[in-house]
Formats: sequence, C-alpha cells, structure tokens
Amino acid sequence: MARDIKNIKPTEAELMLLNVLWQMGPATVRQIHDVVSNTQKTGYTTVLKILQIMHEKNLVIRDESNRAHVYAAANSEVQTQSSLLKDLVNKAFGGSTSKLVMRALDKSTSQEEIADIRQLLNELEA
Amino acid sequence: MARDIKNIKPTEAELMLLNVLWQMGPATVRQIHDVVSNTQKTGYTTVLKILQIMHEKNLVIRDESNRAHVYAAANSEVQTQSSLLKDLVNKAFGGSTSKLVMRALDKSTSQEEIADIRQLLNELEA
DNA sequence: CAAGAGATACGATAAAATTCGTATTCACTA
DNA sequence: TAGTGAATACGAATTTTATCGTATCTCTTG
Repeated sequence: MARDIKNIKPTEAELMLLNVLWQMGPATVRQIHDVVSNTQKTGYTTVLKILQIMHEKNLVIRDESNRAHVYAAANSEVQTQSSLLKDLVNKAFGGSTSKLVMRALDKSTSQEEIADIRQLLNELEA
Repeated sequence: MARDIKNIKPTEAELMLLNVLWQMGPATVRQIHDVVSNTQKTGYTTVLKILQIMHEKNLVIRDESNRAHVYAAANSEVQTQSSLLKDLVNKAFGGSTSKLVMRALDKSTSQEEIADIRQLLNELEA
C-alpha cells in the first residue's frame, strides 16, 4: 500500500498552505508566499518546494498551462477537517467521537456556541 | 524558549505508548512492550528508546530505584487530550472550538451520545 | 533577438522520528 | 565467584519534514 492516492494527513507546514488555499482559492506560489510571509519568515523556494511535495502526495492539484503554475487544494476544507478529526479520535480518544466532543467543550464555551451546538443536535435527531 | 518543560506534543509513536501507560499505570519497558507487541511488530529496544526520548522531553517520568526502570505518563490523559484538541483547533479550525465540535458531530452520532452532550451543555450553562 | 525578470527544478542540508543492533552493566544462582 | 539472563545505554541507519541556494528555463520587451 505504502502511499495511497488519497487521505494523506498533511503536515503542519502543509496545513498552513492549505489554509491559505482554502481562503484564497487557486493561487500561484507567489500569491501564496505573499500571504504566508505576513506571519511567517518562510522563503519563497521553501513554499514552492512544499507545494511541489504536496503535489506528489496529491494534496494539491496544479494547473501548469501558464508560466506560473496555479495551485489548488485537492480536498475541501471540510473533508480535511473531518479526516484530521477522525485521526485524532482514533489515536487519542479510543475511537469515541463523543468523548472528543465532551473534552473540547469547557467553561470557555460561549452561550452562543452552546446554542449553535444545541441547534445541530436537534437537527441530527430529526 | 526552544523546548520548555511542558506542553510538548507527543508524536504518534509516543502517543501509542502513552495510551498504554494511561491504561496500565506505571510500568516497566518489558510490560509496555508486551502490550504493544500484541498489535505492533515493534522491537523491545525501539520501545525502550522511545521511552528514553520521552523522558528527555518530560513526557514521562521514571523511577530508577529498581533495576528495571518504571515509567509513568507525566501528564494525565485528560490534559493531553485537551492539549491535542487545542492544537488542532488552532491549526485546522481557525481557533473555533465550536466549529470543531460541529464538524465532529454527524449522522453517525447515536441518540445516547447526543443525550450525553446535551447534558454537558446544560451543565456548562449553569 | 538578446537580456533580464521571474518562474520552476534540482539537490543539499539539518533536525526530528523511528528503528534496531551491539555493547555494557547488574543481579542472581549454581 | 563465575556465568547467564535481563536490563539499560549507545550509536548508527533510515525516513520524513523543512529549509534554502543555485541552476535552469522562459516569457516579455527594448
């Protein structure tokens, strides 16, 4: 099996770039780097290299028809979030999603958030 | 700052060993390896080495008073779960815990789990 | 069409994670 | 007390991540 086509867990650096892509939509290395360099001191070729590796892993797709390749996330933010959560549930919560949820909620949860979650629970029951 | 005393994120292999320690309580390398080797093909010295590294990182403490050192998790399972969740919330959910919770809940959530979570929400509000 | 700006490709480096073999140490027993 | 079994320590090899310098390629424009 080794490295299957999909469902590869992105690393931290990769996830950072995916966040940019989800926010901006398809973008060139230059555009991505411009955004990233606001908060990170990462070099241009570093961003390029990581995107190339992500392309090999099928974490991103790219359009090579123009001089500057245009990258886009291969999977949606929602898909990736679900996949990361599933992974964490299995590795740290014995496979129990409700344990994870209950651990995530604490005193800092606002009334508004509680209301939102209640709403979702109602919908799930229906 | 570099490597502070606490709050170091365990790697996958480390988390696996921590799970064993939380389940068994303090244990020797031999005991830990016996459990791990039920599901993994990991060698004895591999487990030993990882525990030694975890000791350097303060992820475990150890009692060296006997020939076979006795290892124990430095942080509780709950603390570690919270820390891992916080990390994931920041890296993949823009810091929003409620987004994470709502993503975690889906159609597969049982009535019982929903009830448990409702109960917790009620307590949080009080 | 030649030159320069700007893009990708390639390869090297370093740190972290994982794995394990071998050396060494220690305690018990025959 | 010498030897054996079991434990730790040490260090090497491999893979993955992350980072970047340099080489190369390719438009565009003067």
